[in-house]
Amino acid sequence: MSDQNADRPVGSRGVGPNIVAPGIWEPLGAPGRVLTPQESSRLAVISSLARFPKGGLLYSRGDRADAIFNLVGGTVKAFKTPPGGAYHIVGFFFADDVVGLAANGKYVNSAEAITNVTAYRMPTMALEALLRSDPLLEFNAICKLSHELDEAQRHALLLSRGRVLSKVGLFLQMLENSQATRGENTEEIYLPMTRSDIAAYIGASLEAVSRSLRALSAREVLAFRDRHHVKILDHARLEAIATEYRK
Amino acid sequence: MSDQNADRPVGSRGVGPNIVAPGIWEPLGAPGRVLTPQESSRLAVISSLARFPKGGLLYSRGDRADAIFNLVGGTVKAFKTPPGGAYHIVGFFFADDVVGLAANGKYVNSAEAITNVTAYRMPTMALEALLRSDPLLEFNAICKLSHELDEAQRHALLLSRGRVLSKVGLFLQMLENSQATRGENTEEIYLPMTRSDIAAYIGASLEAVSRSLRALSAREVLAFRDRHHVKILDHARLEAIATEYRK
DNA sequence: TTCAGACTTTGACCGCGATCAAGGTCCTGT
DNA sequence: ACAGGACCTTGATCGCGGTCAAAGTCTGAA
Repeated sequence: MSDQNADRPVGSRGVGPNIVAPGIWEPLGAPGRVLTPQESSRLAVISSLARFPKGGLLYSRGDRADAIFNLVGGTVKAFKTPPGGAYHIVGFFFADDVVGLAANGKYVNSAEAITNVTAYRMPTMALEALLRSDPLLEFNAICKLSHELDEAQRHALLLSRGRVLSKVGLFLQMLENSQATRGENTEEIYLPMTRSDIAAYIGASLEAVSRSLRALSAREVLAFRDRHHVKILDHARLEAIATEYRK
Repeated sequence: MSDQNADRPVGSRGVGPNIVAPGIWEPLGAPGRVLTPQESSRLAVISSLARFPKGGLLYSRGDRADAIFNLVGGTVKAFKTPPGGAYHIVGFFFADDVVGLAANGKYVNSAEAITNVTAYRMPTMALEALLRSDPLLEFNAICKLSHELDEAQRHALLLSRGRVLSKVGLFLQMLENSQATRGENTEEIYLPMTRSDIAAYIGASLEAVSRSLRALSAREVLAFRDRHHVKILDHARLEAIATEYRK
């Protein structure tokens, strides 16, 4: 599966002394920088389990940011609705991802459950206090944020792509990657979001997304089991499609 | 390029996601959260002044990230060159911005001086050590990073816009904003970057950028003094253009 | 000052994908 | 099981903007 995007350091498995991957408390991907059980439990102590039904809002943009959420199960989309009526999805989040980042004490975007969701909710006050008292924990948070930032830039790259077909290809690779780093089976890719959501994420119309998906299916690069489950038949071809950027 | 005034406004904003890390000198996201002179001096102690000529590279993607840079004067662009030959600019940075984001110990993008640049260079090793020993400093870094993330999402929003005209309008507003928060005069907007750079940032062709700029000029929304200096004549109209997103 | 190279502007062409529209499929609640 | 709504597919049309091309302008070095 190749790195979908050469901007990602090749051989990430590596030794870098830095940065972690998803989830503050259970950094998958980053051998070395792991929280001690003690630290994890300190986090657990200020957390409470919360459930959201499909379609439920975790928080809205502009609200006082009084908690952040560590997803346990389900899928969440974070979005913005700029003036003018546009609707833009800034990210999809899965188990072990953390959502609810804020600036100036307010959430900078809104988050909605795409499927039923369970998550640990931790009050920012308690979290802040905890962070201040634990430099290592704080450092992990910084690593996590850097990673997010890198991710955001990758998203921007996706948006700047030319053809919709490329974007869709890249998107699928991202999902596959995401599943892989979460340790899930990548035989089949799970698409909990609607075509419309995908469109709002990659910057295209839902019709164009639909057409692209079907085109890939017709060319036998993909095979759909149903609307929300795809198998990648030809990784090489998908890679080629995703990286050709001509408009 | 200028003079740096000794006392700076709270809050410096770059256009685009500011890469990295510890934005230290002035934590923007948190009004009131300012470093003590003592802390500033501790940072100063590990810094050294560096100069880069126009066109010079501060660092390249993939290099071992052994320092981050706090800009004093001049303009820097951070970019990625994904496979396929595309070229995408991730952000523009000005005085007081910090560049040099890394993941896994390597820079995730490259940075080039658009004008002559002077910057404080801080070795990451020393910085890390400092952060670990100073929770407040670390906390400030987190605030800064959150803000950067927000900024990155705003960039993504810009890229997802429909019309090129809107993107250009939005870009100009961002620049104006950036100048304003930096405490500079906003009578006139300074565009140190080339049309081609703007295009690579907003996701369009340089010709389209050129045309949009001229169109705005023709409609008397803008007035160019020369290629790199514009005045916004009609803010309301620019706003309207920037927020209309139909494609 | 002059010249070369880099940057910008302008023009013409045309294809991709947004939009509008309509029909089909899935899924949820009753 | 059924109905209604949400979601998806497919078709047709059309304009924005990417691409190619060429001329104009600015800048820096000699």
